[in-house]
Amino acid sequence: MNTNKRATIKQVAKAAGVSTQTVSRVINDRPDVSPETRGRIQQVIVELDYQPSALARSLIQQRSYTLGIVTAGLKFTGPSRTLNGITNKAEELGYALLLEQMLQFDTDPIKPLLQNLLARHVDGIVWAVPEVGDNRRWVGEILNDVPVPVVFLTMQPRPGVSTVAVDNYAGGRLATRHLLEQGCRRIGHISGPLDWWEARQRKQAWKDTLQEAGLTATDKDCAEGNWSASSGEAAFTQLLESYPGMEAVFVGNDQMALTVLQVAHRQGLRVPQDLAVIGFDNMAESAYFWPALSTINHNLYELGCRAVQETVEQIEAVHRDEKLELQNILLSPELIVRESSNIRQPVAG
Amino acid sequence: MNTNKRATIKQVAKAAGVSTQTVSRVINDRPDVSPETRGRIQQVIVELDYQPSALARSLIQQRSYTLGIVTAGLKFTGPSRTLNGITNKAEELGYALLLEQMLQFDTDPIKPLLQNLLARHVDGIVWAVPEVGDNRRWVGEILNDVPVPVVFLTMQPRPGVSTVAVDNYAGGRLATRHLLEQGCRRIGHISGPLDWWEARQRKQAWKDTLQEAGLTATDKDCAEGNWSASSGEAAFTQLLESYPGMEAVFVGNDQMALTVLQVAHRQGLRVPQDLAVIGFDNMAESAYFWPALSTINHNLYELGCRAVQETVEQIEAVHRDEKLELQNILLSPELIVRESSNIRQPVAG
DNA sequence: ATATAGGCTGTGAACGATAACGGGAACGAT
DNA sequence: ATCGTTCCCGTTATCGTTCACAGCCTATAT
Repeated sequence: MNTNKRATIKQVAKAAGVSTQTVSRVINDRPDVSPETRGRIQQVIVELDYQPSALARSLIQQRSYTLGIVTAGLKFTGPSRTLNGITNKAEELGYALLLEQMLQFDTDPIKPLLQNLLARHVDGIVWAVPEVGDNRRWVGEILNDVPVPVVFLTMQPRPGVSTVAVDNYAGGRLATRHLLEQGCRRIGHISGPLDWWEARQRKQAWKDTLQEAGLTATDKDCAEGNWSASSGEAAFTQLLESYPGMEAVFVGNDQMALTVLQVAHRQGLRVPQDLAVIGFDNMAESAYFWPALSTINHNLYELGCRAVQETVEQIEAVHRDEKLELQNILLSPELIVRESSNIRQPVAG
Repeated sequence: MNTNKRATIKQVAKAAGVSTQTVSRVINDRPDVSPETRGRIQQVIVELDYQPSALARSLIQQRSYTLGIVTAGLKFTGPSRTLNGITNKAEELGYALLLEQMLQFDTDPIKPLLQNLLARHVDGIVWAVPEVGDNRRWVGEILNDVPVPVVFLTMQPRPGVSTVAVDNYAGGRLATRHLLEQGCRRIGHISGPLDWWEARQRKQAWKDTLQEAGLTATDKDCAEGNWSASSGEAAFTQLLESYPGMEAVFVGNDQMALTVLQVAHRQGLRVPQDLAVIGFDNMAESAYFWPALSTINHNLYELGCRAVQETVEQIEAVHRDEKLELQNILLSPELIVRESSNIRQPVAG
């Protein structure tokens, strides 16, 4: 570590024998500087290893080229896949990221988080926290006071708010219809925690799809987990009792599905012959479960990219004094068939 | 969104009929303000919803209360567990985080990353990128020019540099000794990519432990994967051929171990009776593999916490003009025995 | 010779805050 | 009456940069 401070524009100006304004013109690639002067200044810049201060720039230009990211549940695989997309897209567009994490999904106070970001003059905010309970209550109240664009991830589309989300309902339909096409009729469901919007969407899709097929789907054919592998055990055990003769189960995520596979194996149920299983999320390992897990793939990386892109577009619209067009973007998930649900035909490849 | 800009200290001063200095004294809880004046100003602050600009403060105080975090491989489970610890500890200590991601572990240029962070006046940097290939070459060259403390994660301890890492060598010994204690003698290893420092440490521990027990461990008893579940298949298949009679295998991480379990199952090998398996990392799902996977647990969350703590301590030492004490911190991993390696006695609980 | 334009450079203010200092009023002590 | 304190508040400079404007010099047009 070198405790010498970094060079400033003044030092460069002095060393080159010009005013700071001229140096500023050079580092911003503006005209009105003679070639000789420009060359001399560039040389001094290299010698002093000068780098303009983004802080001072932000202050005078009223623009920081920084986005605030609010995330939650980084220990889960989903949020970090999203964050991965966010960081890459932000770097591509030349924005830096200020990262904050909510410890609780639904009870953490919102104001201090927002004020922290605004105090640092972020140009826009990506709210990458899933909708849980009434943790969107503040949107109506506080959002009007926020002076920069905010884009919400994984939230039920609302008018007047910009959202980007995976179409969980469509994913739930894909999964359920696939099980129907495999010839299953008695199809159970293990949901995520039902105060999560995503969990409700997946469950509703399961219910609707079965009813459209003339089948019933009652709450006794469904159990609730909390997304974790460990919670899958209790949920599945309960479901085995409350839904005798169950031929297939659509599990709310791959972690819980992993546990279902393990418990089924212990109980002597063959997958997929005795019980077809499909998960949701397509986590990296699910192709190597035993048997390989069918699942619904959604592109969380792209989710992050789209969110950043949308935020930056809004920022630039504001700077051009245009009116904002708030969109509700829905990304389509896709079905991935592997062994755990493949009763009829062999998997290609 | 409200396009009105945020209130400034000047507006507060004007509305309260005082100078900006007096307002500054109030928001910084300093004495030398009469109770009446203080009250009046506080009221105005609430009315205007005033919040001091952290940007302007950083500029004048030459201190931003912001850390730069450089991460890599967010799509893997390890880095995000670490990041989780980093965000929580930073929030606790009152620091904001500027996040950057390296796309490649070993080839991305370092300078622009650093300059980006320094241009934004971070007070310190946490380099949360694993040591791969010669991606630490720059430490000797560039580090001397960096004007703020840098703490490196997951790096081979070096004098003159601050590091925090998990003791992978100790973990590898724990795993190998455990297999020996289970009565296994012919113990193979599937390593991570050997340009990773962590992979080399784990492999070396396996080798040393076997040799101390009077056994041999040659390169033919070992195969190399790339950490991913899919890479485990080729590595394990190769190892089955090159190491006939193998009784146990220590796999470099849980993802690859998952694949080993699957392939063993397909080949009719019973785990642990025919082949004992132990992984490394203790990912959240490994307790629900079939059979439940023995593994080495390390606390990446704490790794992140310690790194932030160390960085902040160094920052404060610099501000007190003290000399820096650079430490090399090693965290001890622990053995977790589950079914996949448990030949002799039943698991407790 | 004068006006006009264009190329190049510098000056002062501003962004939003704090540091350092100065100074008036009120008070008791000498 | 003078001095020194203490309390309270304001003025000026500063952090590192850019913006708006002014000014000088040279070259070309009238």
